[in-house]
Amino acid sequence: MRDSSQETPEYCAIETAMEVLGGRWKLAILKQLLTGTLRFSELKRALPRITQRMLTRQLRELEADGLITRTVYREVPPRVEYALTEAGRSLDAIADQLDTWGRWYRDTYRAADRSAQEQPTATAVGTP
Amino acid sequence: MRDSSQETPEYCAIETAMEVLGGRWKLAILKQLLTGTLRFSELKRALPRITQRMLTRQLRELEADGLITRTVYREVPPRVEYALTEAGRSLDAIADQLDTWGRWYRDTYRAADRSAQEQPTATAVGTP
DNA sequence: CCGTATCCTAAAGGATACTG
DNA sequence: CAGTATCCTTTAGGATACGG
Repeated sequence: MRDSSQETPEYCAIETAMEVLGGRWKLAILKQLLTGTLRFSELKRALPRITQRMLTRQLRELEADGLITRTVYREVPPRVEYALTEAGRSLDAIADQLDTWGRWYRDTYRAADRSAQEQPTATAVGTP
Repeated sequence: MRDSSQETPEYCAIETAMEVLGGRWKLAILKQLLTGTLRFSELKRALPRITQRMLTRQLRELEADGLITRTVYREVPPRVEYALTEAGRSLDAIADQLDTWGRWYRDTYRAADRSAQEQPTATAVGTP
């Protein structure tokens, strides 16, 4: 028999993580909520480029995945507040590091475009 | 994805990061390469569910984004080796934490399905 | 061995208008 | 305020076949 060190069930859990966190906005939304509870309009303002429809959808998915809670206050005008669950908060460090890395990457490879990369010119910026 | 047209200044750099790292396979590939240089067929074997076409494409994008290098040895049969650049290696910690988180998430919310979540039932598992 | 070339489906994402 | 409802375009992702 073979040594079981190569048994696939031990899949790269990153795939799982990306299934939940993938998409353009999920982590950006979570990052906003790390600062505390926010209502829909506040999130919308914090992420100006997201459309209302996408914000709604991503919030619902995050809720379904157990990363955020949604609380509706039946007032006039209506108020809906979003907050992180424990699972959502557990992404704190990761979101922070991704943010840092993204900033570093953007500064280093300023042409985030898929066509302007002949020479690194200088990796002398130092990696995070 | 991959817009970068509207460079709003103090933006959530996570969006940038996700433009580069998003997609189902990018981080999984990077994680494999963290163990060292690998050739195409080795990567394919390490990620059985990826198709040849997708592997090729993702590798090319990672290369274009400056995260990996591609070295062709013109032999018979051909040999192509992939390795991380400094920028790619700088994702070490993040990839590791995402993997850990993904495993934890999968164990906790075993129904990774988007329909079996009424109540957290118990957040008593403890977060990473 | 390491890819391209086609062709295709499904999902992500978006613009705009309307509503309780 | 916080959404739905439509309709539409763009990517992601994949099956399969062929090529240097």
